[in-house]
Formats: sequence, structure tokens, C-alpha cells
Amino acid sequence: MQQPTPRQQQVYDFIADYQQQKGYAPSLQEIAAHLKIHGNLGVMRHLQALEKKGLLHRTAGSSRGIVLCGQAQSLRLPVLGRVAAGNLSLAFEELEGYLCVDPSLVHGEKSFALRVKGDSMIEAQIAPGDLAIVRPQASADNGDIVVAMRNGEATLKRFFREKDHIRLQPANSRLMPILLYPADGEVQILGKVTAIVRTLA
Amino acid sequence: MQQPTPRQQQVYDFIADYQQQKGYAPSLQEIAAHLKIHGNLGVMRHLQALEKKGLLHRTAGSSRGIVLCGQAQSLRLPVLGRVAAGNLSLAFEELEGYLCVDPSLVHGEKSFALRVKGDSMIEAQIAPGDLAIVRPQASADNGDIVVAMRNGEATLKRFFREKDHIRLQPANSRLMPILLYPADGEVQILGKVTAIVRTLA
DNA sequence: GCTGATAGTTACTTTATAATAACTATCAGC
DNA sequence: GCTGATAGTTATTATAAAGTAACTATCAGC
Repeated sequence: MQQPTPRQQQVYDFIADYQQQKGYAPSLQEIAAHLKIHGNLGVMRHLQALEKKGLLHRTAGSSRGIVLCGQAQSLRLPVLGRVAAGNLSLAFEELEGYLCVDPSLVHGEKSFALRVKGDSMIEAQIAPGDLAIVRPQASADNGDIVVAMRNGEATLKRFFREKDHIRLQPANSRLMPILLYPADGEVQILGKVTAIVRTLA
Repeated sequence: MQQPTPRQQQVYDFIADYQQQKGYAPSLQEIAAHLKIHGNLGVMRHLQALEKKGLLHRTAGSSRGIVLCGQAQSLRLPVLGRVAAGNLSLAFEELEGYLCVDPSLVHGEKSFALRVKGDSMIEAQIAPGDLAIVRPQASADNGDIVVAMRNGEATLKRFFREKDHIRLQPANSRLMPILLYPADGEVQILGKVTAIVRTLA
């Protein structure tokens, strides 16, 4: 977690105070007024900086859509035993319950927690039984860990876009990578893993 | 406090769910959409009724200015960069911030989150940079993962009580176990790891 | 049958709020 | 002197969201 600049800290503190006192986050102009900033662009950039540093989370286009990380507040995600995918619509199967997590673990709308089944990512320190926090998205950046749907089974793999195909690389030396060519649509990316939560004992 | 009608209860429940999941309250139109009400006047009157019955509080003219009365909170743990231990009193050093977690990850009072430093537990799928949720306790059961203080450094080890000593076993084949005899008090158990939280990307 | 509380609809206006464009200023580090 | 990060201003636009008017419908209780 990066440290904010003093000015950014002021912004953060005001949001925390306001949230604590009123029960919801301030609008950009309210922040601007308090910090004696004329216009909200300055505020916007402070928020962008704070978000990049992982101190808060924002929902674009949503008024007062600011959630501070590490405050007495958390997001409630559904915990799924498995995922099934009919073309990008995630079916919530085997709903195990709900998990409250810090906003810093969640990056985006409609995230959910998926119970990890196999040991395909064991060498990336992801074990069966762990909960993977997943943000639904159809593609990813190189090196991201994604949830891939294959033969009706959801598995975790590392995502690499190469010359004319996509490589889904397990973190398990006993397993082979999957090469995915545009033609065969048998594999589908359901989302990106943004965090791991494991309960011991 | 008056009881809401069934329909009003639905409105209230949706707001509670939304608030929990997203971290802020829904807009009138979002409520309307969810309850399949066309237009937001209907919603407005439900909110007015709920407010009159003392179940929530609204700020006029403020978007998402809904605050529910009497909602439960989740647990907020301090995140420490390291721990130092003067006889069982944990000093909160290098406070990185706070992490909100589900009560299911925390087992006991005064738990905290510790940033994992080395790779002593790498084969137990605990990597450097992970956050270990720790419940302070001076002993443990066989097989538990504990935070042990040694030479001023906190490390994670697996705990085993054997004949006349305690064995602190790393999950890393390159590291040797530590044998701890009652006489030498050079190693101290600070607590037990109850959960692991990792942020990716 | 009347009344009042509850519940809903369509259409609209107003305001709150977020987002963008096009600038300037300061400061640290190379 | 150049660059990039930080910080700020004025202005404008787009959209999110709250609020209002004018209706209808159902149901419980008197």
C-alpha cells in the first residue's frame, strides 16, 4: 500500500470523517468545498491517485460512489461453489453463503467469491478450498490469473496473449498449458482473480 | 418503532443488501428497478413511510442519502508490517492501515493482520506479501500455523508439540525446523494464524 | 358507500453530481 | 533546462438522481 501525499491524506481524512458522521460518502463538490478547492477536477485527481494507491474504491458515474478501504465497512460478496456460464451470464450455482471483504480486495462490479477446486495454481500459492475473489471480465492482461471455463468446469489459469493464440498456463508443473486459438471457442474467460482468501483451522 | 408493511420490508431489505455489497446506498431508480416499480415516486413514498416509522433516515436533495438505522458492522483489524513482542504485549509497529474482514476469518479478540515477510511457509501456499490474520495466543495445537518470535524477527511456522520439546516446522524444504526446549526461552509463540488474505494485481 | 392507508403508473422538471477540456504553477530529480 | 508528478483554476457538458403533478387501483374498517 503506497503512502498518500499530505494533500491526498487530507482528502482521505475528510471522506472518512464525513462517512463516519453522515453514513454515506461526500460528493466531489462537497469535498472541494471543504478543502477550498474551486471546481471538482482537482478533487477528482486526488481520488484517482488515492484509488491507484489502493486506499479507496470508486464506481464511475455513480454519485457518492466512494468506498474507503480499511474503514469499518466491507463489501458482501456471494460465495459460489462452482460457476456455470451461459454466454457471459454467470449463473450463481451452489451459493454457499456470503463473505464480507475489505473494498481493497474488490475491483469492480458484480465481483463474487469462488471456491477453488483443483490444484492447477498450487505453485502460485493458491490451494484447493481457497476463496478466489473474481471480477467478471471476458479478457485479461498478460500474467493475470483468470477463471477459465472449459468442458463445463471452471479452473484457474494464468493468462498470456501470444502471437496468434492465448495461452492458459497452470501454475503446476504436472499440468500442461492450454493453447486457445480464435477459431475454437471451447474455452471462455469468465473473470479475473483479484484476491485470495483462505480460512485455516 | 412501527412495523413496516411487507412491501416496505422488501424495500428495506434491498437497501440493506445493496449497502452491504457495494458500500453505499442505492439511488431511487435502482430501488425501483429491483422491485420492478416503474418510476421512482412509488419508491419515494416507501422511503417516506420507512422514515416515518423510524427505520431509516434520508437527507433531502442528496443522492443516495439513505442511512439505515441499526445495521451491523464487520470487523476491522489493524494491518502490521511487523510485530515486536515485549512479553506477550504486542507492540503495534509499522501500522500499515486497516483491513475489514468477515467475522468468519477471525477467531477471537484482538486479532490483527500481519504482512508476511519471508517464504518460510511457501509450501503451505503462504507467500511473501500475504496478510496473515493472527489471533494472539501463547500456545497452539499440533499442526497449527503460528507466528513465532525469534531473534526479534516474527516468522510463520507450523507448530508441533513433541516428547520434551516443541518443533517449529517451516513449510519450505530449504529451511530447517527449530527445536524449542522449555529451558531456552529464546522463541516465543505470539499467536495462531486463522486465515490468509492476498491481494493480486 | 365512504374514507384513509397502501401501492402503482406515466410524464415531466429541476437539481445534484460526475466528467471533460484547456489551461497555469510548483517542485523534485536528473 | 527538461521531465513527470502533484496541485490548482475556469468553464462547459453530460448524466445521474431527486422531486412533482396528475392520475388509477386495491383493500380494511366503519
